[in-house]
Amino acid sequence: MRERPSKTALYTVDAVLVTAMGNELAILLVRNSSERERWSLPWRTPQTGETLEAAAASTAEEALGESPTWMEQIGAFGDGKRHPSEAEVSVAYLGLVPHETAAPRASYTWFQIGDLPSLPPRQRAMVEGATKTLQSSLDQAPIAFRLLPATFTLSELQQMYELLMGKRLHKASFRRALQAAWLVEPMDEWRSEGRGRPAQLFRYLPKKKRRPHRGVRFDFLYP
Amino acid sequence: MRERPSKTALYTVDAVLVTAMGNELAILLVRNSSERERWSLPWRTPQTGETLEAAAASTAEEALGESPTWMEQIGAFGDGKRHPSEAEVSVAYLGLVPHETAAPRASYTWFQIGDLPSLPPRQRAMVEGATKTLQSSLDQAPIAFRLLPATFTLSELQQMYELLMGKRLHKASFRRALQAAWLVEPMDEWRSEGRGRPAQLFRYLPKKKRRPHRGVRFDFLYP
DNA sequence: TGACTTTAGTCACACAAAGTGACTAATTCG
DNA sequence: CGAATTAGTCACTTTGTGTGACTAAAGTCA
Repeated sequence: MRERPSKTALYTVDAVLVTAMGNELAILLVRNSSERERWSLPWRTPQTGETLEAAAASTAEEALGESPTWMEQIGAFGDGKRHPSEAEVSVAYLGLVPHETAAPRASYTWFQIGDLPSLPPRQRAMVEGATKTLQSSLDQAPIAFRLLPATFTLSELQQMYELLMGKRLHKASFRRALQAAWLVEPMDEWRSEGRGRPAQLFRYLPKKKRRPHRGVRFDFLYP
Repeated sequence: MRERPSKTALYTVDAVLVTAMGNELAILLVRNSSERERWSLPWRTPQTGETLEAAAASTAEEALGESPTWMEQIGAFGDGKRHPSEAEVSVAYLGLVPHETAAPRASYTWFQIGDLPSLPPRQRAMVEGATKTLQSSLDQAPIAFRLLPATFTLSELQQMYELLMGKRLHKASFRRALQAAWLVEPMDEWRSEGRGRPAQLFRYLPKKKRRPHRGVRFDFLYP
């Protein structure tokens, strides 16, 4: 992967793999094969005929042994910033992985997002792009659900949203909104987590609903 | 632009230039130089050292003689679908242009989005990506304002939102939301449009405001 | 065992935001 | 002049959100 191809490839596909670790998001980095103390995002130069998405999925599988529960293109990054390869352009993909099932292969490690090592400039831009995409997709796509295992308690779901939104949420409001959206289905299972009353388990199972029939929203400040 | 380079370029930059024409969005296409009855999006293969954004801006200027009022990357498109060039990957940019100042050069023409000619498959995907980006950025970025001239009436603004959202809006609600967002500033000018009371002119001038302090929104249906 | 702590889950009320129709204002047309 | 047309505002209703207090079911510890 990291050896230089004989005819220089003009683009790469890079994966920003994200999971929730402790109370923060974490990103998967791979140790540089030549300079062992340096790190970079997992990447590859796609085979001819391979789609971009397939290349990103392969990159993720090579790192984790399994596919992310969610993949989405972040965009193309060029703009002269340096990259481990000599490619002029890199296409970045965001991949989400529940932390429970995320066992990285050797030389891959999760880094909490507040504690990342120095990265090549273009990849640093990709990480920023990934967090931005994450924020803006948060209420358009089931991001939080894809970071959780298949069954979860509503408290876990709320904590995941709190992590992603970076603020505390009120339990009653959260559950009221969740009910209105018809996104989860209760299981006939409960989980007792040490103290306190056991919590019912739920799974993500969106039912058809009428799209909220709102007017305009002006949710931007500047430009 | 459309001649095949000696060493095949591996990627192109394509521009989806959008304006509001009549009661519909329109996209700028260029007549194919070899097959005169076929059309495609404006594109170019970037010079070495040129940033992606700069390449997209040049492409737009070449077509319109001026820069779009808004540019945003849509993403990278590959996936084996055919493109006028032989590039494996194309990076698409969305560009917005107020219709008043949009005078296309020769061999460029606006096509209403419901009435597009057949396009190369990859470019068709870009157009779909552009409309999707447009929808999702609508309440995150001043899309509507960038499709209007610098000064406009509130009715024009509302009509633009109605066009973009594909539904009628109630005047009072629209203005109430607009006021709350502190996005426009009234001018000391009025415009009389034939019949009826003259309308005051406004310009886009966002003032700092507190971000609406909402909780979660679950605005998605399926995955 | 029984009081206390802890977490889950719900309720009800206050308040804010959005939908809506009816109103006033200023102009053109005949 | 009055009718028609477009701009702009108001007040009322309906819906959604923030919030604290409540009940429920478990563990802990004397």
